[in-house]
Amino acid sequence: MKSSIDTTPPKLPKTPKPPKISFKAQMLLAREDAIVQAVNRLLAEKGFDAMTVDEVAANVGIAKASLYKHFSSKEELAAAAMVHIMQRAQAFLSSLPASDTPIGNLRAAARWMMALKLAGEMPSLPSQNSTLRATLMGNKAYMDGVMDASDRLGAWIEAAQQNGSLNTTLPPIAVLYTLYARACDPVLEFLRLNDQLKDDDIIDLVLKTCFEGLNSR
Amino acid sequence: MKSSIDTTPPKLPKTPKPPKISFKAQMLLAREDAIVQAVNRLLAEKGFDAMTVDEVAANVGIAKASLYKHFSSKEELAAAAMVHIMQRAQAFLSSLPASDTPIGNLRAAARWMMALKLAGEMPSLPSQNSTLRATLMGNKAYMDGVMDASDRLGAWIEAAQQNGSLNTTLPPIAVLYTLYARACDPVLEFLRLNDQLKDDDIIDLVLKTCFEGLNSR
DNA sequence: GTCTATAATCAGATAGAC
DNA sequence: GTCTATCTGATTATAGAC
Repeated sequence: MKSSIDTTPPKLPKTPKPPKISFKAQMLLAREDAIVQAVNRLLAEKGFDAMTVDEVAANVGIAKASLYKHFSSKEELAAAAMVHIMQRAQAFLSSLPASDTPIGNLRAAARWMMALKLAGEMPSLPSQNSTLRATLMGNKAYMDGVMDASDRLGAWIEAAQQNGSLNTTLPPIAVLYTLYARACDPVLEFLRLNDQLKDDDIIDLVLKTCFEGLNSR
Repeated sequence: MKSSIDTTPPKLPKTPKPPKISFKAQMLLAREDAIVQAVNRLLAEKGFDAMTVDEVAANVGIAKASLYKHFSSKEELAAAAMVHIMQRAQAFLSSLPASDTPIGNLRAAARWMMALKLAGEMPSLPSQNSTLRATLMGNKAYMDGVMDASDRLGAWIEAAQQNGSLNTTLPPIAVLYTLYARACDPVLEFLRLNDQLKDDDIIDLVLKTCFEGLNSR
């Protein structure tokens, strides 16, 4: 079963490793970043089911087979996009000034998610697809990102409840889920379609509804 | 093309038309109702994209080709399920006692939608699918149902704002969309997965979050 | 690693006998 | 109207040359 052709690369004299490999790796990462950006946009536009791998390849400008050299399945493509958005989330949360109040940080986080959604940069995945869920659960980078974000938000939630700014009768986990749900709130699109509100006004409106409630105060 | 066997029913003396035709029509409607129920359940379980026409046929217990004698496309199947759920919604809204307050009726409507979702009886459709949207928009029964429900809810929203129980700084359309969004709120499923809350407690929690807001009062 | 070409599968829809 | 069998097209994934 051994090939008769020697595929061993010729031993080169002495250029140890860092520069050349780093350059090639950078090219690779740049291309993969382009792929992830295309996937992210398509996931935001059409969702996972409607997005096709052909579309992704066409958007990136490479052949479909080349995509599969970088990512082994459509699910892996989606997972890469989710890892990317979680990294952006972590960066944003880190950028929030420690001087702000816990409730202020929570509002800022919700606002950030909604702005991303309205900007068409928030990937949306079906929560029922089991093979997709399995891929995500098995992706350490993604799970770490979720954990990290949840820890930060969870700390603010507890602090906000302790200083009396957040409703103390709500379990922290319910508050956390309610905030996460702003990333896929259909009210955002509906308001954009039916009203002639500007995006910032839509966000203000939904943010007010979320934090102040429908009831009169 | 005429069959050699006479399948014409023997002319009976004098029973003009209603009973026999009505019987056949009733059989037809009964079968179509079975189809709609299967579609409704599958749409609630897996969503439109993941639901296959083969599954629907298998659930009903008929051949796929027979399905297409009743409904001309997968989109029409989904539309029939939506018409059905809108009829249930109209029936529920009509059943609300006129003695209750407007805000009480709005809360009851939100509660009803969430209960249906947790019971696996609320069909969920992708809001981006354009051909599906076109089918729904072209379905008079569905559109009439949406209009009717929106009119009823809209009247309560206005009344609740006038009597000071509902936040008057929110546009009525935003309130309406916020209520509708409870029918597909992912927080419901998430709470069911992570907490060991009973369904009724989950509904109370989300209802409180929706009407009272995250902020402390 | 990138490409073209193709395999393999699956799902929506239809043909035609009964 | 219901069935079996099939068509058609779309989509995920891969083979193999360069």
